[in-house]
Amino acid sequence: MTATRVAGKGGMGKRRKAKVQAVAKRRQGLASRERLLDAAEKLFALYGFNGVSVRQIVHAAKVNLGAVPYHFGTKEELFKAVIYRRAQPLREEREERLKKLREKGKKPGLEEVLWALLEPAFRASRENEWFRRLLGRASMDPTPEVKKLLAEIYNVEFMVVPKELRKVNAELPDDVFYWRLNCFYGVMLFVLADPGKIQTIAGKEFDTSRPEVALKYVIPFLTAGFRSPA
Amino acid sequence: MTATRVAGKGGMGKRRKAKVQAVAKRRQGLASRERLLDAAEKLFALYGFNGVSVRQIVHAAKVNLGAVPYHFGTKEELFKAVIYRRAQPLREEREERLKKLREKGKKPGLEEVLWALLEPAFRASRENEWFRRLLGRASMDPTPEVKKLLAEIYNVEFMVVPKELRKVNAELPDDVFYWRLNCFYGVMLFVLADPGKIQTIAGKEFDTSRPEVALKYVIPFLTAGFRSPA
DNA sequence: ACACTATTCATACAAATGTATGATAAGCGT
DNA sequence: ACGCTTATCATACATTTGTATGAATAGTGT
Repeated sequence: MTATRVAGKGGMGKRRKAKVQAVAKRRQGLASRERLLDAAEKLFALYGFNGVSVRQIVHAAKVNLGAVPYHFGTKEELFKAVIYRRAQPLREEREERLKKLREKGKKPGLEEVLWALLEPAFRASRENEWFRRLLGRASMDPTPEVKKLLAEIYNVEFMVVPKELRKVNAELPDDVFYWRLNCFYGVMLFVLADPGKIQTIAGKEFDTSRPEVALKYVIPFLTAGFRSPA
Repeated sequence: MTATRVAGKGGMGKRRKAKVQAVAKRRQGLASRERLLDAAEKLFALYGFNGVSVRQIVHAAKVNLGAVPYHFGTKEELFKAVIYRRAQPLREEREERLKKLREKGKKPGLEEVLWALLEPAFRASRENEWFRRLLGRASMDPTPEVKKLLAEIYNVEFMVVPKELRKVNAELPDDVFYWRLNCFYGVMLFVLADPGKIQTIAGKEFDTSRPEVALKYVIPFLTAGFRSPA
């Protein structure tokens, strides 16, 4: 295969794995690809997977329409690429924090674990605020494709979350724990999905720029929830 | 105007208001309209506003394509109709519960208020389980049309929620209260949107058929969250 | 400078979309 | 039984959708 563009139907993903990654940096090319990812990230976050057309994305990215089939094959693959670009670094950071926590000697408490789990996601992507919103949104997207993809991602990247939380809630019976975990996800995703929502709800200004602020309020709420008598 | 079908562009909504409502019952007609609402309710709940086409809806409803322009004018109006059909009875039930609570004499507590606010929504629509999922989903839908509509609905139908919760959290400073209210919404909508999610999260079977069960777990979590030291 | 690959572009296309419409049928009051 | 409104139907239409492709350009190793 000369393998210039995405082959047939599902042949994507192999091509360029080695090549492009190796070469990516010394080229000034691939600007389209990167710009596409950025634009798609933002638009998907704002309007959802089905709420944006490929044409809107290429327009925002100032890139040709053909760039999408070329670089990603399908809209769905583009979406995946958007998520995966950030998901891995996110997991790494989360795990590093957990490691640090364990190294501190005594067994970490619920509050510390919550902090370690949430902070990276809340601060996700220094470069770009849109990813955290996308993550929240996508997690509640009812579309089957999106659900499937997200399940995939959660299995790979987020398995540590329930595992670590279980450790610091060892005394809870299974059913109680999982219901509280469910509540935890609800809070996390809601705040991730729309950091500005609180302003709408409250009808006044809030500092939503710094993620630590949100965590300052959210973590005590969650801690108390987990700690409440069964 | 002979006013048989939706006029021009935005003339809908007036026609039939008096007429149809008065006649609706003694006719066996309007079956299409009702079936459309049911099918749309379910499909919107499952796949979101942008995730379903009008054709999918009319097919599920076993109704002609033209019935949508005829009865509702646009897809968006259909969506509104789906929501409004249930939203009002929902509010009424919520308010009745609150009234009963106040009549009991002593000032109602946080837990009782939570119960009164949540139970109607969790049990929303005896006839049809889909509405509660739709309500949850729609509340997180990023699409501007849906957001606008939901804001509208919340202002009319849900204003009582923050008001009542504020009463039983009078001691909290504004910022703390609103952040906790935010968390509350997150939990509520998440559980409403996908009652079966907990099974995915836990990886095992849960009883998700009876809303009281969910509330048994969720309300203590929320109560503790609101009650946690600021 | 040359061969070659990687990328970008303008354009095409079939499928799906929301909406509109004229013809037809059904239901009601009289 | 008739007239009139309400409802249903088959069908049409202009857009928008995702994806594909061949030609043109830019970049790289030699």
